[in-house]
Amino acid sequence: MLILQTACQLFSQQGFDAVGVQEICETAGFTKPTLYHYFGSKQGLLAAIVEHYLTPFNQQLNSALHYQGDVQTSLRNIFNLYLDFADHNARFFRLWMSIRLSPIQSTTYQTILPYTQKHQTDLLNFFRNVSTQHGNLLGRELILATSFQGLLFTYASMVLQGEIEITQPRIHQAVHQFMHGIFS
Amino acid sequence: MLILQTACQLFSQQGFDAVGVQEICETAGFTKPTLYHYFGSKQGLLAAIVEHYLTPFNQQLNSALHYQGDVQTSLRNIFNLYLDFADHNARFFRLWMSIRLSPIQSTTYQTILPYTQKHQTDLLNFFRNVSTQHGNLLGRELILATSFQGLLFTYASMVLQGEIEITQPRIHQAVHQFMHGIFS
DNA sequence: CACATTCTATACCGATCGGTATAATAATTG
DNA sequence: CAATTATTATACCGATCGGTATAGAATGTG
Repeated sequence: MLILQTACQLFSQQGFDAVGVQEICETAGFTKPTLYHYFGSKQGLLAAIVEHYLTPFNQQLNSALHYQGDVQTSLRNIFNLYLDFADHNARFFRLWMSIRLSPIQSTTYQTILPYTQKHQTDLLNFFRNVSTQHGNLLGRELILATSFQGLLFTYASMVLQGEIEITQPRIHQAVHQFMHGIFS
Repeated sequence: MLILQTACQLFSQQGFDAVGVQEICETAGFTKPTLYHYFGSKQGLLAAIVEHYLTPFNQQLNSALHYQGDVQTSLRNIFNLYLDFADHNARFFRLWMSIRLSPIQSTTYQTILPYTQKHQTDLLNFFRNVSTQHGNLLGRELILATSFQGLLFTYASMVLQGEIEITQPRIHQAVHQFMHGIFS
């Protein structure tokens, strides 16, 4: 939908609060009642954007996180999925990154909270599964999930800024480095 | 100064745009002309906050980044400095994190830009110095600086959420893991 | 005391914010 | 064709936004 793309672009460029509803409508060639007919509120518009991009992504991630004995392969799959998603949905990913560490009380943060929570939970469960077969990881599941997620966003941010290319050797190296920290 | 702390707290809780100048003044017990007498604008207030916290921190960081042959010691010093700073200035650090990945065009991002740029530059120069003595790092200085910075913020975020404690073994482990990725 | 300067409060400004009442139009349905 | 429903535009709403003109109070200085 055109209006979703337009709003996503403006939000990612200027920030959610800095973009007026008026500006979105003018840019997309609509008027305000149209927007409010479909989305109900400015928050609803953001929610629709997030839902549109993050629901399919979370599903893909969910299947990639299915642990089947080979940690390294799973982590590489997640890495690929993440960087490809950031690369192909650059505008939305920038918006996501800008909201992800917003104040907890802010309305934007509350909007994306359910999605990021599922995200974090899935990753945590993955490392819990891994730790059942690698006992030396016990008790470190949370820190592993969090730091791996941080690594993903760091690399995705570099991809978005054109500082690195997505290559398998690079992903292999990043995962290998992380793995060493796990099992040592 | 009371007004700086008050504004810092409100900004970190609700976000810069969501807090009105009125609200800051009422909370701190001042009126608007007082605020505008000292800081000139809402932006100026944010700039004063950032300057107040980040200037001394950047100086500390600068001395910790002085490379003297032992990479691991330097990285551990930086790690300690970072986590202590986040721990002792939790409110400001939350504000900083929320702005750090904001849209480039947003005024808040532009305000902190000079500080974070110096930050990134110092870290990059450090790894450049290191690479003169460890040739296998050549060409990877940027990715090392960025991913190490990401690691710092990830751990600082966990400290702020009370998920981990700042202990020397933990810092040692984090640095050691990163180091392995460097030299392998 | 007189005077100059710094600081602070009352009251107000235009602009813009998110959101809506009303009604005309377009599209569906009988 | 008639009638109902879904969609869109004009014009407007109260509230709040960041910022300020004016003047009174406080403070320091000769």
